[in-house]
Amino acid sequence: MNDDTRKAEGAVEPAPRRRRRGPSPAKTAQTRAAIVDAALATFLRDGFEGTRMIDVARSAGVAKGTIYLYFPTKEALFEGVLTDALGSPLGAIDAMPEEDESVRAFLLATALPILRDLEESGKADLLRLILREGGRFPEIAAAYRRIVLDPGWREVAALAARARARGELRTDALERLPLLLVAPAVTATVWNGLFPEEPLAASEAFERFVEAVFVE
Amino acid sequence: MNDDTRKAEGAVEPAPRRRRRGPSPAKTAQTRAAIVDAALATFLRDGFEGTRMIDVARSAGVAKGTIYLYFPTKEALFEGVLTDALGSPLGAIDAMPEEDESVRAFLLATALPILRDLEESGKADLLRLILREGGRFPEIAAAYRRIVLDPGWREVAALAARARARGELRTDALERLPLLLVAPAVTATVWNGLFPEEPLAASEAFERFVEAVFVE
Amino acid sequence: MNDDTRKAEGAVEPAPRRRRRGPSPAKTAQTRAAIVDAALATFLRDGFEGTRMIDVARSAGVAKGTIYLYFPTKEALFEGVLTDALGSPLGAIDAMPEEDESVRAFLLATALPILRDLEESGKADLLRLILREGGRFPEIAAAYRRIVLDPGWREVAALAARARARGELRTDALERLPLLLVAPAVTATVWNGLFPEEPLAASEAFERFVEAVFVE
Amino acid sequence: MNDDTRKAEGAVEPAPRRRRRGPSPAKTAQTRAAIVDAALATFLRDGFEGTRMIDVARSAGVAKGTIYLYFPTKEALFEGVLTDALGSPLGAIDAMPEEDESVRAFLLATALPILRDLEESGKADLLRLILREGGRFPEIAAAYRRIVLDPGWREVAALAARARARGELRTDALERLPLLLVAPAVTATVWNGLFPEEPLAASEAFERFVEAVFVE
DNA sequence: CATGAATGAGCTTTCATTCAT
DNA sequence: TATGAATGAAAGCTCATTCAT
Repeated sequence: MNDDTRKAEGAVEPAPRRRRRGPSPAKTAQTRAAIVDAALATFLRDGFEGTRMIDVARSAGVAKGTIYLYFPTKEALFEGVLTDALGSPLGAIDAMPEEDESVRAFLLATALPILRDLEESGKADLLRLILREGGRFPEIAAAYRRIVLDPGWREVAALAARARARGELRTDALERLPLLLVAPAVTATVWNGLFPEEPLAASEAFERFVEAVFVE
Repeated sequence: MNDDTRKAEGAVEPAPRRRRRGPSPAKTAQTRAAIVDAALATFLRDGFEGTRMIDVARSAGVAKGTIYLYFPTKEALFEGVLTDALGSPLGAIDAMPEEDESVRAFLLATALPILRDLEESGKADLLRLILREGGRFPEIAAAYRRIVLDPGWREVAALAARARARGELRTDALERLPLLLVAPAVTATVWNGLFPEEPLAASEAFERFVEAVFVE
Repeated sequence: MNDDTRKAEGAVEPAPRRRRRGPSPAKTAQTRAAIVDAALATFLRDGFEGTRMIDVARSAGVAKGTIYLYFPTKEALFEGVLTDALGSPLGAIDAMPEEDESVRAFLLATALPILRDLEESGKADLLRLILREGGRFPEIAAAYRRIVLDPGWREVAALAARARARGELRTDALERLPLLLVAPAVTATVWNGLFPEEPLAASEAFERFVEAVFVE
Repeated sequence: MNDDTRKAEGAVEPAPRRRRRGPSPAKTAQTRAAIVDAALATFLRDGFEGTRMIDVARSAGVAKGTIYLYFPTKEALFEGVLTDALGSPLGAIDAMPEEDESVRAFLLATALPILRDLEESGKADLLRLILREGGRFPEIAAAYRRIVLDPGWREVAALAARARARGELRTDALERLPLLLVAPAVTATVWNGLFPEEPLAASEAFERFVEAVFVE
């Protein structure tokens, strides 16, 4: 609805294209970054409804009105910040197993470190926020799907096909429903949102699942 | 879906213990039930923040103030109503397989019908609501766990042990992490909250999972 | 946009149709009246933009939110209050001259008292407010026209025809453009809005105009 | 419509009194003129409250802050611009009728073209704006009176005296209340502000009025 | 018990004005 | 002189909660 990237490209002052009066682009990018950071943290902590613009402003060290110079509404702030935060396909499983490596071993070697870091890295919070508010923000749900889920599905499907060809899998379940592979980690993450006192390691859930499904 | 007769003990006026002035206990129970039903439906549809007391009141056919005679705050209404609505362990898997029945066959026979009915019955909405708001309402999360999850876990663990003994399972994953069994259905339900345009059948996710994990 | 007359009909408690709980209709009508009165006075004094809801509330002795129980927006309040305030055709010139009375004498006898009272009665303020804001509130302009202007036009046209028949007027100007008859008083009222220090009597402007146009 | 060269004295750089650094006086005058023009158009279109400084700035092609180098506040901008825009006495009736010309003929010949052009020329908008906001800006009302009204009054009074001497007028109404002569056109202009769908020609109102009052 | 008018803190958003550059 | 990012005091409106009837 607004171009939130007005002049943030390059954020680190690549070389001012034209001389201007007034505040430098670097200053602007800094402000924008402060707002985005503060907003992300606040939304992650308090959810959409629970977040008040004044909190974001204070946390970013700017005045209330300043936020509206970068995002026209609270909704736009939410969508802009979250869409930005999506980043890369769940941690970039863009590799493929070696020729003679079992898919099972590859999965454990590749995915476990990412999943172990899930809560620490804040990605778990992001996931939970999207699950909570995604229904009311189709744009965000769609972006999440486009950026994170769909690439992940393709990856999983390819691995699953390879695994079945190698005799590691007995059914085509994972090929037809790649979501199954992430279900354990997702569910563990959801669990952690409900019962933070007794956290469940997403990595462990994933590991047990792989062990149960993939023949060694 | 919920028993609204908590304190009416029989709901149809079994025998007024003492004569009183004013509305009969039955009338009271009726009013309470109307509020609880209306509140549940509204919370399920609009979420906690999205629900306004006046909507509940109108939908229940009572005045705003009346709600406060039964629940002191909106939070209390939410907790009371949701806790009531929890009902039974995910659909009552209180049976056990026949002596010679495979656990796999039993699971499919028992759970699939329930899962097929998940969206229709409204249980999917309930699950999503609890996942969304559970973090801010520990009471509800705890009740859900006590009433639905923990019994389910025990059930699953027992079945898993039996399955492993029968050679249907190769690992003890499900015994140690019973959550794995419901992860596919939970994740599918979460998915349906995000992408209602392209719904995923929880039953199918469960079925594929069982086929992939349980040796026939 | 809302029915602002929800239960104000009868404002003086004609006989409560049905017994109700809660506040009496009389109380309600009283509150509504207080709001309407306060709003009218404030709008008259400060104009639409210059009026703050909190001022109306304080002046009416109610809380801010109370106004919104009766009018959904500031616009609706303005329109509702002003439309209500319009009342009758500029003071009800619903009589006609005696058979042998000159139109000129009739006009002076009938209209002058009303015009002399124009500033005192507050009608001048109302006129000025409508002239100021009418452009942005077509509803109000239209209502003013329907209730005040058009009836007045018809009256004037009839009188002008009679006057011309009697030889009091030399042209059909007033019949074709009845607005001409009120132009002096309107312009004087506008003047008074601009230069309150040197007020001009609308009645005098009218009188001079009649003397100049009507042959004795 | 306004002379934007108030302090540029010649606008095209007549001879810089002293050498200065930075922009030339001509540049300054140009900037000022752009602001004044943009502000006038915007005020005319949106009224005082409806006009935002950013709109004026954008329309003038300058930055918001630049306006404040020329006018300390929005009020000052309004007053400055409007006072500038007043220009000349209602269109310059600075002539007098020929010796043997009737005042009536002179008025129609002189004023009608101006009045026919009233809406097109934007003078009608200016009049309406001053009528609307004049109450809150005494300076503007006073300036309008000084520049436009009072000269007009004197003119009208002189013409009216001449007309009465020639037997064209039967009363001294116009001499004592020159405002009467403009009342039809003013009222028609006000009408056009309220009911733009059914415009009334100020020229026609004036013409009818003259015909009705001036003996041929 | 039930009502619903009344309350007012709290929220988002706007925009005239300032000032570092 | 000129810029435009930043400010923050309002302002309109909402809605959980209260309480006189």
